[in-house]
Amino acid sequence: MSHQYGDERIVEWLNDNQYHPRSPAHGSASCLYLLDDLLEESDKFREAAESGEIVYQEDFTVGEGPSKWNTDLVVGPPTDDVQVTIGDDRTIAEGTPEEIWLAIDAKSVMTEHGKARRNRQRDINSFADIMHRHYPGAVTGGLLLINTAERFKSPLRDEGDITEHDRIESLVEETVEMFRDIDRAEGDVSPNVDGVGCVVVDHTNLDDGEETTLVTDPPAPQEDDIVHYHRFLEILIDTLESRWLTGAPPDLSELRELEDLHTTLDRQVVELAHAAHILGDEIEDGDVNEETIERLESEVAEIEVVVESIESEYEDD
DNA sequence: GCCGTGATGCGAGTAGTGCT
DNA sequence: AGCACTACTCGCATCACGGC
Repeated sequence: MSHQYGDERIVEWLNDNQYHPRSPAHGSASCLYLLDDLLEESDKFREAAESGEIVYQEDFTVGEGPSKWNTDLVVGPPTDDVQVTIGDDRTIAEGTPEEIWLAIDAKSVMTEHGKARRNRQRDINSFADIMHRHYPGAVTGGLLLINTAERFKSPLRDEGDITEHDRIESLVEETVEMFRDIDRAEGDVSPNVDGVGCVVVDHTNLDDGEETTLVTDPPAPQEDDIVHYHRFLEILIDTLESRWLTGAPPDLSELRELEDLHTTLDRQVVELAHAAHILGDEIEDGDVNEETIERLESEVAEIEVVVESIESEYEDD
């Protein structure tokens, strides 16, 4: 039995379901399909999931107040021990993550592409920004569903009011380009998004027997395009594996022998930023814990060790 | 100056969901 | 069951521009 990827599965979903802009159903479906793809494609991810080292949660809230953000899917180490049920169709447990290793936001541009795409682009950027402010090391991904059908029936418009998409080819081409041009983190710990995937579909939302199809010819992204679904998947996996799924946390006393100082530095920056963030929250609430200060102090000490190691590694003598 | 076309930003609006 | 609340766009009002 060969694995069916998320881009094909969301098309099947659209064939079986009406698209409704006010419903989170399509976004939730695409995120779970992506999760299945990660479990299929990455051995390290699957092993971490099977051993209960990581869990997933849908519709996860980050932050508080007016700037809070709901993320469609997050993955990270759980707050409590979990049991992965064998024989489940998904070998990762659902639970509350304590830290966020991966965050995905699913968005769609089904009609009125001209303005919708700007709003979605803004959404992706601020999603990555807010996410990184709270969880600096989180690997972030935006999954875009883009419609290329010439006619589209919006459930929000009056009956019989079918939207005609004039010059849809160039609209979709420009839309894909906009998401291709969003600044990427490129493997670094950064406020930018790590990956953006564009799935182009032909979906009229009409009950006319017309089948919804996955578009693979241009203007849909081609295999070597960074916004192509498979490349998007690859970027997420590479970044996740090198940042989080590296086995045991580095032993600082053995640091000189570590091959990848860059990975260690990144990881330590993440730990430090996270400790600083927690302390920041506590200051905000006027309830600062001794332990939080101690944790920040020890993270500062650890990053000093990392920097010293890098220094001794590279100084000429 | 008027009309048509295209771009833009704001907030209204309803399916879904959680809570009582 | 019914109420309150939020999510996620999408429609509309408005603006900018250019041809006639």
